[in-house]
Order: sequence, then C-alpha cells, then structure tokens
Amino acid sequence: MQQNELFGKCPYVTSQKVLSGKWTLYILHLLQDGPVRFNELQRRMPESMTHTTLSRQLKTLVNDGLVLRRVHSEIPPNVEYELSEVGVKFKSVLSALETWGNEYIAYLSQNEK
Amino acid sequence: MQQNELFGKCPYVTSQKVLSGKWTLYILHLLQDGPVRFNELQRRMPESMTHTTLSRQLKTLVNDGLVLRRVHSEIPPNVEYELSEVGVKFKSVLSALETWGNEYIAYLSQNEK
DNA sequence: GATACCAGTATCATTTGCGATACTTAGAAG
DNA sequence: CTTCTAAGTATCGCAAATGATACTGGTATC
Repeated sequence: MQQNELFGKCPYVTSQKVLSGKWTLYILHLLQDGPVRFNELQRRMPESMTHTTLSRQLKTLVNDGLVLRRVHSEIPPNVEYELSEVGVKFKSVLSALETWGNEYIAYLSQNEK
Repeated sequence: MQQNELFGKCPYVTSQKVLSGKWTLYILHLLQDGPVRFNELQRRMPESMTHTTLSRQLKTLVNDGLVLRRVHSEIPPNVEYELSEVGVKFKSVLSALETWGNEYIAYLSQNEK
C-alpha cells in the first residue's frame, strides 16, 4: 500500500508523506490553540483554498491520526477539529518551522533587492 | 508567479512550499553532515528514486537557496552539494522532525495491531 | 415557500509531480 | 575505436493532487 519502502521506518520519509498536503502545515497551525469548526477553519484559511480541498485534507489528517473529528449532534451540524495526542506532539515541529520560516522569509527579501 | 498569496509572508505557507518535493527532507538530512557528490547522494537515497528526480529536486533546492552546488572543474565532473547558510539553519527543523517522526512511527506500530 | 445555515460529498477538468528511458560531454583506460 | 566515468538534460506518459461547480439534509427564519 505504501509507495516508499522507508515509510514507517525512516522519520524523514514518514514525516514527508504525512506533510505532503498542500495546506497541511497551515491547517495544523490553526488547530494549535484548540478545537475549530469546519466553516470557521475555512474562513481562516487563505481564500485560494476551497472547502472541497479543506474537507479532503482534514480527512487525510484524521486518517493519519494527527487530528480528531468531534461531531456534536445538532442542527445545523456542529463538527470540531482538534489535534490528537500525536498531533499535539507535532507542535514542537511547528514551532521550529515557524522560526525557520521567518528566517527564510528574511533571507528571501534580502535577495530580491 | 507564486500561486499562494501568503508565500513570503506566512512562515507555514512558505515552508510548506519549499518542502513540497517528495524527497526534500531526506535529501536535506543527507546533506546535514557536509558536502556530498551527486552520485554518492543517489547511492544513499532509497532505490525507488531515480537520478532524474534527484537532479530536479536538487535544482529546486539550489534555486530556493537551501543548498549550494559547488563545481570542481575536472573530468570526469566533480560536483558537491551542501547546505547553504539558511539551509544550515534548517537543521533545527530536521532535528524536531526526526524526534516527532519517530514518535509518530511508534504511534503507527501501536495502532496496527 | 424561498432562503440561509453548517458540514459536508460527487463529479469532472486541469495541473503538477514523478518515474522511465534515451541521450550528452570530455577525457582516460583497455 | 570501444568502453567507462560523473553529472547531468530532454522528452514522454502516467498518476495523484488540486480546483471548480453542483448537489445534499434538516431546521429556522424571512
């Protein structure tokens, strides 16, 4: 089922696969501070992402075990997404990425002049 | 030119884009300890990756400024790849990813039983 | 009785990424 | 004069990921 023989063995290959969705990091970062509902999540995402794609990426993240989907049976529906246990552990990666990302952005703006 | 309005502004969106290549993390991890030549790099990669793809991903990384390409004018050619300054800073992300990746692998093997 | 809300799914079209294969350059070795 | 080396590029085709659009269900509100 896995296309790469190192998936589940090498931490880099495994992480790469899990993070391969175009919006994965942004979604995880929005979930860092607690549960968020579907439509609220979409509102906080860049406009260029449609709810179709958000739905698919969330499904993948839930499937991969990083995110929990909590359904409150109400009408209109109320569904909350939040980080799972292993998802919460991912926060340290997000933190390192935020730091580096900002350094990299600084590097980019230096070099565009 | 950029498909996402937050590229160059949001650290997560920017990182996501840079890390989107299928083998990016693995390549960067192989370059962590100093310069490596092209063919040597290929030998250390999983066999399922061809040199065509390696070439493309390296080009992207060089283009994005994470990797330096050093040509020694010899025959046969001798080309070394190594982390740039901003690439070296990425090591802290690699370190966090390695830790989390291993935790995630442990989580996966718990749940397969 | 039409419209809005929330949280989606179904389907199609397009784009992008990746893998496979063939080809290149320039010299050295057999 | 054929083969080997290192480090690639060019081209093609397939598969996967994404985007666009339309549709759903049940209630409440205008």
